[in-house]
Amino acid sequence: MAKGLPKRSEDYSAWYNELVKKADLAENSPVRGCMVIKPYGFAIWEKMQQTLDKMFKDTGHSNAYFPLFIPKSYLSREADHVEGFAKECAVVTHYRLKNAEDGSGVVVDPDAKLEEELIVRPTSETVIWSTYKNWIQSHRDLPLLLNQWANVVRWEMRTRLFLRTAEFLWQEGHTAHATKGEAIKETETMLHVYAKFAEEFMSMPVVRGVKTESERFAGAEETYCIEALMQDGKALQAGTSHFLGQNFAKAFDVTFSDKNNQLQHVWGTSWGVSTRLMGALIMAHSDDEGLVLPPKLAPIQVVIVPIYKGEEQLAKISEKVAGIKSELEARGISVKFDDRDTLRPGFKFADWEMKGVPVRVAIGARDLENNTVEIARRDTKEKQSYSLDNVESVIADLLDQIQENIFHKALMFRDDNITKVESYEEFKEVLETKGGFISAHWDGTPETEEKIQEETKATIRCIPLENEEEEGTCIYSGKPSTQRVLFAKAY
RNA sequence: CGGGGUGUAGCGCAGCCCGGUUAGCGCACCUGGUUUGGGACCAGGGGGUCGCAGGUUCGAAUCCUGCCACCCCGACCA
Repeated sequence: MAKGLPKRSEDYSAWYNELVKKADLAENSPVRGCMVIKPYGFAIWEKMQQTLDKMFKDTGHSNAYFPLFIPKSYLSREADHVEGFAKECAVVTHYRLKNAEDGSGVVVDPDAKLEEELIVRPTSETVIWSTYKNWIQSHRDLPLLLNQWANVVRWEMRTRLFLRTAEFLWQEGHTAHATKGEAIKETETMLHVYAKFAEEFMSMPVVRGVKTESERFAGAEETYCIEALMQDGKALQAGTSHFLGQNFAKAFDVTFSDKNNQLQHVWGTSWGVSTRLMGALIMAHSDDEGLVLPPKLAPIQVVIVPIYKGEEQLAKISEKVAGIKSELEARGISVKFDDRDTLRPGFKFADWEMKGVPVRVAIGARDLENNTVEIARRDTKEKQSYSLDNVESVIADLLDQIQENIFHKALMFRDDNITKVESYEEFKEVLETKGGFISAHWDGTPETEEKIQEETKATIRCIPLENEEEEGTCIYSGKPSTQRVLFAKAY
């Protein structure tokens, strides 16, 4: 089972990989680039799903499901879109296998070749817009606000558990609107839903911003994003919300009659977050002892470890624990009583720490005598004895404190790692020594952005929404600039 | 697709340079016992076509040739 982790500060990448495995979240599958999400990891994802799903419904959306396969021709309808995705698509060419004549196993039946190849969806804009064409005729059909929970496949060359896998789970919202303004408003609304989720539930501060032209989603007019900072100083794009303009409506001929009986193309948006959020969650809070989960997303919020000698003591402790457990559960707190009798307490402590359970309660014979329990919090690793009398409210408060504390800690770290620079020299220096976000003036051209990326590997993560106008000169070209943008090395 | 590396038990590795009995270690696993307030200990046990194919040799995990797979670093990306 779980045993030591590499030091986070020494080899971040090794630390991350080991943590994912030892916290029992996921592992590599036999298929290259794909991932097996294990029950504990999936339980965290399910908490994320439930929370997000409710937020989507609260903002007027419904769920639906569209097919996994996309006819190849659909993908070529929107020029920018195909440009952006074609290179990394998995393609289905046949529909049948047969036994090899030499008995060596099964082979693809050459007679079963598809007339038109099918693409395994890398994203669903094309199937969905071709369906929307049939669903939308009138302004009365709008807005159409749908979301789907699905898997998608992008044949990435290099993969990392949760952060980049060939197949990943996500949610993709696709909406159609009568006006440009309404579509932009939707794009912004969903960006703020994501930001709220990241900050309130994941305890992970994010910068809300828009992408530059070169980082924009293929086929979008504007890409809004939330960007988070990981503990190694690299940025992670945690969610995107795209204003699609009328691009897909035009490509798929989706029109409606407006109130004046004028035929118009509809305005679209799409937005998504993926299992990559799991990677973000891990890298935002975890330490050398393992995962640190925000209480609101922890599948197990409280674990109770009995410390006993013999059956009799265990029976007494179990009785006491049953009371505590049911009272906590009545408050909506999820509790695990770890009474596995083949493992020692020390092992269990380490194991649950690795898994990031926010609060641990230890109760032994000594506690029964004194009417106490020992409570340990995962975020600070502080341990303290409490009277059993009001233990439920102590724990409930503690969970709130932990949620708040890890957000605060991550926020301090993030803010300490946004550095303003005035020159390219300073830019490179900060990038090398400190990392994090670098706030700098940029002349607004893709050429400069590309040069900087080539020379330093840093990209423009976003132009923050709350940016102040500020006269300055581009750190690279020296041309005039009106605002700062955020650069960083990114995942 | 370029550059580097690794394939030996479920996992992590040693052995290979310099060929030689039944291929070894740690973890995990099984059995029994003692333990249990921070990752237990003792004893016993099971598990391997040494990545694949060919070659050299009396003899190959070890030497040679070819192939395959995977990992890391780049280009691509949520």
